[in-house]
Amino acid sequence: MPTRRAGLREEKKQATREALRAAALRLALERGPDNVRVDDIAEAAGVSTRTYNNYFSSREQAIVAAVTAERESRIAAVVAAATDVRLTDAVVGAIVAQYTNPAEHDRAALLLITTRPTLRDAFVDTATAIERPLTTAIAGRLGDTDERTARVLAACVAATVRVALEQWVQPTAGAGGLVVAAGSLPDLLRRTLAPLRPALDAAEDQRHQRPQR
Amino acid sequence: MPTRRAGLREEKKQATREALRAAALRLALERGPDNVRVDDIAEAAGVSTRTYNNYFSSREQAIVAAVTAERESRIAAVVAAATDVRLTDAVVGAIVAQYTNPAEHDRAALLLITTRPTLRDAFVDTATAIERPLTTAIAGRLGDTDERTARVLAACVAATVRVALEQWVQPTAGAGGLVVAAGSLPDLLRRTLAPLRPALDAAEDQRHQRPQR
DNA sequence: GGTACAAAGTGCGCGCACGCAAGTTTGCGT
DNA sequence: ACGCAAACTTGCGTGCGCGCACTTTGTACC
Repeated sequence: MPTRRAGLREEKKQATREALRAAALRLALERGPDNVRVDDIAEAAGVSTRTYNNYFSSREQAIVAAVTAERESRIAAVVAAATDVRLTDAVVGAIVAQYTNPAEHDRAALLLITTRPTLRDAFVDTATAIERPLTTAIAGRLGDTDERTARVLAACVAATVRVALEQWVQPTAGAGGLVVAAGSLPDLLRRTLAPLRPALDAAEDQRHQRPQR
Repeated sequence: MPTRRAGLREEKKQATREALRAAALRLALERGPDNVRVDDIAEAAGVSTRTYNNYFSSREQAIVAAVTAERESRIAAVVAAATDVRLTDAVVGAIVAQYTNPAEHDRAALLLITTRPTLRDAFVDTATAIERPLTTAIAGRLGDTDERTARVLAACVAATVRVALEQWVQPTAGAGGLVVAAGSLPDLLRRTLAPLRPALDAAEDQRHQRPQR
């Protein structure tokens, strides 16, 4: 039978993952991201190159992960827990909260990421990671009657967050119109997520119309 | 001044692109996708390997492109043209129409794609390609007053289509519940897009409330 | 016609992602 | 305490994506 709960195993895994994250970011900051070979990261973390690739499927991913951390699962947890407010507000609130950096780990890291195009892309792509955990969280609130709806809404939220992040990291010397000053990320997230609210509300209301399947 | 309209140039470009698509698919069908090297595709299309990589950034992309073709831009065109129906219906209709394969180019190709995991992923990812053209189409209908809303909606539509395609290509021996028989893709698309309708409707209605900025 | 410039094609070289088949560690059953 | 199976790591080999510098091809302007 496959081992279900393994303590030390999982612990070690997270340790090396963390070590890799940290090493990647540190080296990238020290020498600039173009002067960091994958071998260096692996070596700094004390594992083989091959093992490194078992954890991250690209160099950028490792660097960005140091800043992203476990943001996704925390968002999902908050959404699942905040049953006292509407689904819409729970989702928006959770996302805004998690992307509001109280004492941003490393402003230098953010600067680095937003500068280099490939890192920007990797950073923006992290938004898609919230899709899976968010699906289960939303499904729980909707009562699992319609798994598909939950998946769709989660995917849309993830896509929207991605749009917001894209806009946030842009230098954007816009063409004709006045370029909106970047402003704070929380505000941007709220405004970007706004068009999605009707869909979330509708899904939640429908759930009440037919509580049991 | 940079040349704006170039005839022969663009023509040749599309020709080689098409040649690469065709070669990729043909070879993949003949020998199985694992026995096709990028060099083979390039050679069959009569260009260098490097040029091949100027058109497609992965082997899978080239193979899948043969079936996907220019689906995205056609969707956008239909959405922009169908001003006599509501935005929601225009979008859903256009997508369903373009994904309804009247005489599917190659059933063998589809079989191949849905079989191999890496090809499945590449196929599913093509859905994201509709985002950009769809953004401009929706923005045109909403009156460009809110570019951001258009981007968000387009991103959500793309994400939702991706979810639908994911579900469609799954063998899905589900765990507990009864496994939904795959059914026809058009139906699946309609049902998957359904939860998104409120958001599209709301955006369109708001446009009427404040025609000018 | 010729000329000057941008855009597409090409060869080279370098890391990098990942499949595979070992070797090593962890944890469970008895 | 012992052994075994699953999980994790590692080295090797291969193909691939792409930056760079250079050549070729199409286009515009004279």
